Amino acid sequence: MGVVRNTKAIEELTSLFLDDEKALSVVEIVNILSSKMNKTTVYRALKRLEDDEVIHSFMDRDGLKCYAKNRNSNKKEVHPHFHCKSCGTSICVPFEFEIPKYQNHKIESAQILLYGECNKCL
Amino acid sequence: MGVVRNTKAIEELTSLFLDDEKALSVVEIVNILSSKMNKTTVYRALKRLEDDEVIHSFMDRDGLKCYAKNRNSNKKEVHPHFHCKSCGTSICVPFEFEIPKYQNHKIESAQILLYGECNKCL
DNA sequence: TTATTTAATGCAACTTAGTTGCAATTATAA
DNA sequence: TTATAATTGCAACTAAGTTGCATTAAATAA
Repeated sequence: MGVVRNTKAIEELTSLFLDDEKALSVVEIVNILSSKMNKTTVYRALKRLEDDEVIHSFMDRDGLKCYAKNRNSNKKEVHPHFHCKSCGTSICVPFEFEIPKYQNHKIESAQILLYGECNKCL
Repeated sequence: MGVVRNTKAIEELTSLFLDDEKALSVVEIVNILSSKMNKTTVYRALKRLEDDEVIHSFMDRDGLKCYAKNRNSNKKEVHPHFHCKSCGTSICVPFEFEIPKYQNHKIESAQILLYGECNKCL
């Protein structure tokens, strides 16, 4: 069960995810909202928004959880994320990959993380 | 600079990576070797082995660092890792994927993480 | 509108992966 | 064997993320 009540925390958080491409790390989000709410609230509200598939998450190369807005996407497909080693920012890459199959494994989701240097840093 | 001296820690660690497929999380490795060496030594020796490309690492879905043996692979290609949500173990999947290109981004490495249930757990 | 219910929040304390500084140890080359 | 610098152990630390609980505030019923 995700969002049940329309609270100030949910409003503030959804307003951070207007851009289709830009991902935000939890650390960034907690900092941006530090004067407005507690970090525990941030973590819990992000979880609710993810449960409702308003946003999705992935781990960047440093093991830091990042969130970005969901597009209306096929569940059998995934888009990669790009993590810039120079500026540290991550983005959703607008490619669609089909989730591969593997022997008798049940694959429920897949993440593709690209790592390098973004156009701005180059 | 990676491994310079052939120490007991390096020996113990390399002996854990005999299998081509099985990945071990840092937590598992630290536990396995807890009676033989300090966790700081484990972290530092793993880093050296990775620098020397004896092993490679990836983040599992929980943001836990995992290591596995390197095969002789083309640097332009990557293999996915599969993380089982039931037993928590991760493996290297013997598929080769070509690292995609993206606009004017410099992509240096890529990670593909598959998540689901492994053959043993199903 | 007011009362009731329970989801959501704040806070403090906690857990755990991973790091750092430094003194002690040990592999290697001379 | 000795000198050196890489490696290790230890303790203390950092930081992401979690938990329990009392309090607050949405949503619904009265």
